[in-house]
Order: sequence, then structure tokens, then C-alpha cells
Amino acid sequence: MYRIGELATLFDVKTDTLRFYEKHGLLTSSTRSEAGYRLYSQDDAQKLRFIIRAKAVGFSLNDIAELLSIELDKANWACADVKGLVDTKLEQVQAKIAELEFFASSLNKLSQACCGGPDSAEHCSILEALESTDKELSPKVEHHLHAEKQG
Amino acid sequence: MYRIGELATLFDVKTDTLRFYEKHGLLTSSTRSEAGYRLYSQDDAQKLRFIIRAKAVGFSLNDIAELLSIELDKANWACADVKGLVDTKLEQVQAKIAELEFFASSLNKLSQACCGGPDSAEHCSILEALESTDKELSPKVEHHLHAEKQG
DNA sequence: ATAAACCTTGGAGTTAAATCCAAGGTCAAG
DNA sequence: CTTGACCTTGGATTTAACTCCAAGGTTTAT
Ligand SMILES: [Zn+2]
Ligand SMILES: [Zn+2]
Ligand SMILES: [Zn+2]
Ligand SMILES: [Zn+2]
Repeated sequence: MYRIGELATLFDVKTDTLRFYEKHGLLTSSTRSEAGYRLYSQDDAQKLRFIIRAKAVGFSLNDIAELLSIELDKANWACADVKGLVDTKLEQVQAKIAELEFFASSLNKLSQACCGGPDSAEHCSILEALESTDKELSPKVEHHLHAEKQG
Repeated sequence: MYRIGELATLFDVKTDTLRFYEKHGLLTSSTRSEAGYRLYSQDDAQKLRFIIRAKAVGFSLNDIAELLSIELDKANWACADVKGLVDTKLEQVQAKIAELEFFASSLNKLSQACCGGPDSAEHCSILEALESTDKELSPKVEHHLHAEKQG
């Protein structure tokens, strides 16, 4: 049996996190000591491993609660149910990636359009693109020309 | 001049959002009517366009506050400063994408390993992978065999 | 003159996943 | 018998970007 601090150290999480998981129904220690200390069994540790793994592939704690409820009543769930959760999450993740890819490509275009030099931003292509009343965000690809210093 | 509802409609945001931007120093109407109504000028509208565009490429409102403070004092900032903000944000976005790509690939492996059928999840490869004590999350690529029904 | 649609303010609630705090109980070492 | 490390609880705070609410003032149309 592990006390909360031991289990936390073992899995490199904070004790607060374990108490938080308990409060949210994800992981409750199977026993308490006489003094009221949480005592975690090997099974509890296994469950924590499950939680941490599921987090590592992108599941939210809510998702994990669902997975855990399946996990401890496997016989009454089908592969289809489990795969459904995974596929749904995969779609969410892919949607988020698509959004971020769009950000990245936009930012990249902006970056390319700016000379990045030490001169005044008065004609900065990035700011111009953000100011523009065009419907599309379209920075000129050529760098602006900063006035030559001292001809 | 636009009243808050008009400007909101024009840019397809909520009035609450405009008040929120004001509270956070992003966009304050340049005038008020006698009755205290916010009145937005064309310049204010232009500033809102800037904010919305910057959001659309992934900047947070904090980032945008910084961009706006540069925007209205361009002469005292260099292209390097602006490009720096863009490049920093681009790195953050790329880091997030990398994390999500890892999630997606993990989820994809899990999904592939599960038959997705209507039979009991007792031997589901997804659950097994999450339970596993292996350091790596590695579902078997072959689907488990569910017992044949009725031989 | 009254109803509908609009505006004002301050403040509370939402979501996610912790993280931190205070006041106090427990336990082992010296 | 006292320090220090550990544990308990309930509740507050954090971050981001809104979103909603209540109570009341304003405008406009009928
Ligand atoms: Zn430049
Ligand atoms: Zn520039
Ligand atoms: Zn199966
Ligand atoms: Zn399966």
C-alpha cells in the first residue's frame, strides 16, 4: 500500500492531483489508515497508470471517466463502444490540428512578408496585412522597401 | 458612428464581446452619446477588424493587445519586433500541433488495433494497451480473436 | 403613453485541470 | 517532547475568452 505522497512520487504527479482525481470520481484509494490517510493498492496504482496513459493520448478527464467505467465493466460493453470513443477523440484532435495548421500557414505567410529588420515598423507588411480591409489576409510576398539610410 | 449593437452586427460578434474587449483595453469607443451609449467611429471599426484578423491567425487577446500597442506607435518599433511576435506565436502553434499529432498518431494506432465489432470488450486491444504496464503504449496490430459464436 | 428594442453597469458563471492555501492532525527521529 | 515531514479538509485561485444576468435608463414606433 502506498500513501498519497508515495504514489504521487511514483507516477510523478502532485498529491493535489490525486485528491483532485478522487474528487472527480476517477481514482479513489481503496483504503484509509486509522488516522484517515489514503492508502492506495496495486490495483489503484494500475488504475492511475491507465489514467495517465489515457491522458497521454489526448483524452480529457471526462473521457477517461467514461473509459474507466467501461474498463471496470468490460463484459457489458462492445469493442465498438471503445473504438467509438477513440475515433471520436481522433476526429476532435484532427479538427484542432486543422485549425492550428491554418494558423501556422497564416503566420508563416506573415512572417515571410516581413523583412524583420531594425527599421521602423511604419511600413511593416505584417501590420499592413492585419490592417487591410481586404477580405483575405494577404500580405505582399515582397518585402517592403525601407528608405535607404543616408542615400 | 455605430452604436454597439450595430458594430457587433457588422462584424458578427456579440455586444458583450465588445464590452469585454473594452474592459480589457483592446477597443474603447471613441465617444459616448449624451445618454452614455458607446459610439464607435470608422477608426474604431478598423481597430476591431485588426483584432478579429489577428484572432483569425491564432493570436490571443494578450498578444493582440501587444500588437495594437505597436500598431498605434509604429514609428517607435522595428519590423524585427513585429516579426518576433509572429515567429514566437508560430513556434507555439507548431509545438501544439506536434503534441496533437502525437495524440492523433497514438489514437490512430489504438483504433487500428481494435476490431470495432459488437462483441464484448473483455479482450479489447485498446483497453489492453491502456492497461499495459509496458513503458510504451503499443497495441498489437492484429485484432484479437473474439470467440466464435456457436462454433 | 406604452411596448419593443436598445443601451447602461457591476458582477457572476462557464470550462478544464489543476494548484495553492490555511488550520490542524499524525508519525518517526533524536 | 519537540521538530519536521507528512497527511487531512474545505475552499479559493488560476487561465482564456467570453457569456449571461438583473435592474434600470433611452429611443422609437404605434
Ligand atoms: Zn521591414
Ligand atoms: Zn515588417
Ligand atoms: Zn474486438
Ligand atoms: Zn476492441
